[in-house]
Amino acid sequence: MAVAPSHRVSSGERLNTAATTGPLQQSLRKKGLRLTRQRRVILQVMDNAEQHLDVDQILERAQKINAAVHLVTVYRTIDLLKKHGLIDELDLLHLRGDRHYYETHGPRDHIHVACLRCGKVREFESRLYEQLKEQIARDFQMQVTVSRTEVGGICNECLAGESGKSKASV
Amino acid sequence: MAVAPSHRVSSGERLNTAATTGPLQQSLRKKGLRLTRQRRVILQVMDNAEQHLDVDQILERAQKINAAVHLVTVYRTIDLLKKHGLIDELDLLHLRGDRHYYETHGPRDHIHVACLRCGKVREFESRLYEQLKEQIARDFQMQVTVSRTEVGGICNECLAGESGKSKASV
DNA sequence: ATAGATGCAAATATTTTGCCGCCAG
DNA sequence: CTGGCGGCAAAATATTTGCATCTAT
Repeated sequence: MAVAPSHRVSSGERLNTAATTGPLQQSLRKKGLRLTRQRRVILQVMDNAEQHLDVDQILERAQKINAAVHLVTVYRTIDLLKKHGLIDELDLLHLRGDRHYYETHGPRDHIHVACLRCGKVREFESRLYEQLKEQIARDFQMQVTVSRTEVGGICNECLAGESGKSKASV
Repeated sequence: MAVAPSHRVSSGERLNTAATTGPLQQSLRKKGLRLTRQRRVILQVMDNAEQHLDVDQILERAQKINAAVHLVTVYRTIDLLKKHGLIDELDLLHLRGDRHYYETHGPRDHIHVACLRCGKVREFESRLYEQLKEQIARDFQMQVTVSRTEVGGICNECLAGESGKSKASV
């Protein structure tokens, strides 16, 4: 079943203070990493994001909270979070250029399912996926620490829309 | 004298002619696409590749067959093949920069399993993976036309190598 | 003959780095 | 106080595009 990105609460009006709470901030603190003003803002953005964001979107949202956040800092913070396994990086099959997308690493991995026509991206969780990763871990005797699965096709709305079949070029 | 890329077809002196056979060439011909000298060379490289190649590797191998192949043409041909679903594009979790890797699209999808430490990449096929894609197709009522699964961890050799446990960053 | 392909240079897009002043701990 | 962090500009990497020329069909 398709899982909606339900989680990730958007806290009310904390637009200028960058709350000191939030899962990501707590994780950073626990790891003894420095919590600067900019990082707090970026973490807040990530925590509140209802879906994957690209670097420019992160920057844009961060600057709405505090204009003194620089693109380079977004990159560096993203890197930090990636290194510590706190966020996941996606390509979404390069639907729109070669940029990357980021989202907080939740408790369960999910698959991203993208429509190659309209670009809509949905998330999908499955026990099969967990089993698959276990199988890989067993067969290769390796700890699987990151995994990314992206699937593309033409979604049912788009299929309906084109009724009279035409050559569906990518 | 350019040394042929070892493996498979080592047809003696065909270094300048680029054989007219090969699955990819036949596919292009069947689709009515123009088969230029450069395309033939690039298709030959892809057909003979024993593993995924990045754009520079494709160029390098192509130029050994026929020096008159330009990087831009590699990009354009790759694009063409991608559009027609004849090759797959990988990121390999961005182990080394943000470049892309390409391989001919075989009959069965496979998963790429990469060691984040040593960079070795292995392939993995599984019925579970096929089932997973079927599940997605069913649940979302969509035709899945492309899929990419990349998994990372520390391989057993690397784990053995570091015996005295250290903090495995990244 | 002619639509489409290639080469070359230059433009884009995306991400990283060097250096220095600044701030969190 | 001090070492890591952020800002800025510039570099590096990766890919795309405009245009004139060439070529496969």
